[in-house]
Amino acid sequence: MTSTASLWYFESVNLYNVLCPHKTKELDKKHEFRQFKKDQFIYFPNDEADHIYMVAEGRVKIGHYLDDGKEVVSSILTKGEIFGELALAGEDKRRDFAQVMDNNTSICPLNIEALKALMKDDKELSFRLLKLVGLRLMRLERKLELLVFKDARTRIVEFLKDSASWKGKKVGYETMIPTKLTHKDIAALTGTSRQTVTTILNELKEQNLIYFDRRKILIRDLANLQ
Amino acid sequence: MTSTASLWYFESVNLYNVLCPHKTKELDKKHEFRQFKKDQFIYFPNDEADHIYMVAEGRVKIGHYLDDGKEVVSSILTKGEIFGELALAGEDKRRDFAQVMDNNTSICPLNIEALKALMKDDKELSFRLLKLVGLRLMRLERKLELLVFKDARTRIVEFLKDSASWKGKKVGYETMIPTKLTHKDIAALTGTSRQTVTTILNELKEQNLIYFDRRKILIRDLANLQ
DNA sequence: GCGGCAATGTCTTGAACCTGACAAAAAGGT
DNA sequence: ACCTTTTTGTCAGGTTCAAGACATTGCCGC
Repeated sequence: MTSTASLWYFESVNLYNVLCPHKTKELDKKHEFRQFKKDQFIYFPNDEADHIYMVAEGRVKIGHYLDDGKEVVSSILTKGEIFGELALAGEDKRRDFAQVMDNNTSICPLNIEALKALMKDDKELSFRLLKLVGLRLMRLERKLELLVFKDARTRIVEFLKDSASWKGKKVGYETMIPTKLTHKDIAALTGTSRQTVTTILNELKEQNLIYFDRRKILIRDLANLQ
Repeated sequence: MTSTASLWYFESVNLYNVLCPHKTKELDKKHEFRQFKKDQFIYFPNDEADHIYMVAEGRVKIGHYLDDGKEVVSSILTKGEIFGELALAGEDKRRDFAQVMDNNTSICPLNIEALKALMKDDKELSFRLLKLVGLRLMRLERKLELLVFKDARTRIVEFLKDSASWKGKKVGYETMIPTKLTHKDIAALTGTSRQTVTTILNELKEQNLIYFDRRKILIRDLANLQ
């Protein structure tokens, strides 16, 4: 039972790590942060895909709607994470939406053309961007496997483990995950129903494997959670 | 009920379209085709990821094994299609396997380092490779959505439609898909069980929407299949 | 043409989990 | 502090499909 510890619910590539340090200064001039309020959309499906974005503050939900109106959430991004990077890879119109989840969310947009211009000067940048998209692809493959071939409990447990190693703070054996995600959010991320998330989380609490309230999830022993 | 006609079960990017036409000649010197027999592996998980490959003849199955030994098939590739391109995007060890499905399968390997060297000279090549990986990402997103949010019948029908538009030959209203895929193969590709595939295909045959035998699948009216 | 093996067809059973319904609790605004 | 809305908890009912078992059919090598 070897499980590779890779993350997929949360994204982890910082835009500044992708862009050359010495180029960053140059780009900083263009860094105009846009402010959003809760529930505002950054882009809709079919919008022109001409920017990639980094979250400077707050949370952003990426997803799209099925034919029947049901919302599918691909990921929920927080500070330092980037999105919309498919615009780099030839996507002309958005296929998904990006919606702000908190008030006072601050987003840094970066023009694709500007980035492409940088790529011409900077060969290394091309590799980094290729890696960025490749990393996203690998994560998606893991997500696919979990969502399709594992049962609801495993999906939720894996979600907790991913959250823990990515957002958690370790205190002794315990890992504290501060989160404002509702059970509905977790359901959307794990491809389960709201009720199932509630039930399974309470089962885990019952077994004393985790504790949670509306602000945090506490994992008793990350290594033994499964 | 608008369904975007994008393909995901089968891959569609020809390596020669990615590589500059004038570079192709240069690369041709290095084009040494490797021959494989049925069931041989091209690479295993944890192998060094130092090549990308193109199928020149025959079929190749890409997949991996779950902890419980179950085989997951990501895709089945035929002539002209490429695989292993995650090596370009920073994958150092293979996470999946590539297995040959037919005798007399011919594969053209291309060294990653050679390709990276080409990228330095050729800025456009970087964009093309970025697009290549981006396209794969978009397809995978569609696949994820279908597998997670649609029922077995829809998944199988979508599979048929994809196969038809990608591999099918149109004859009047009818579309003929020559295929050697077994119901087990289709089950693995659609994330269903072998029995379910058999049953649903027979239901579709019953409703006169398709006909099939062990060599082909015939779709009566592609536009009306759903 | 024959034997063996893989693929297909068809049932039955049961588990997983979605859905809808409703109550209780918490959060948030004014 | 009060009212409204959101979130959480719990249950019953029903659907979907995977899995196992077994018969039948078709393919392939000899």
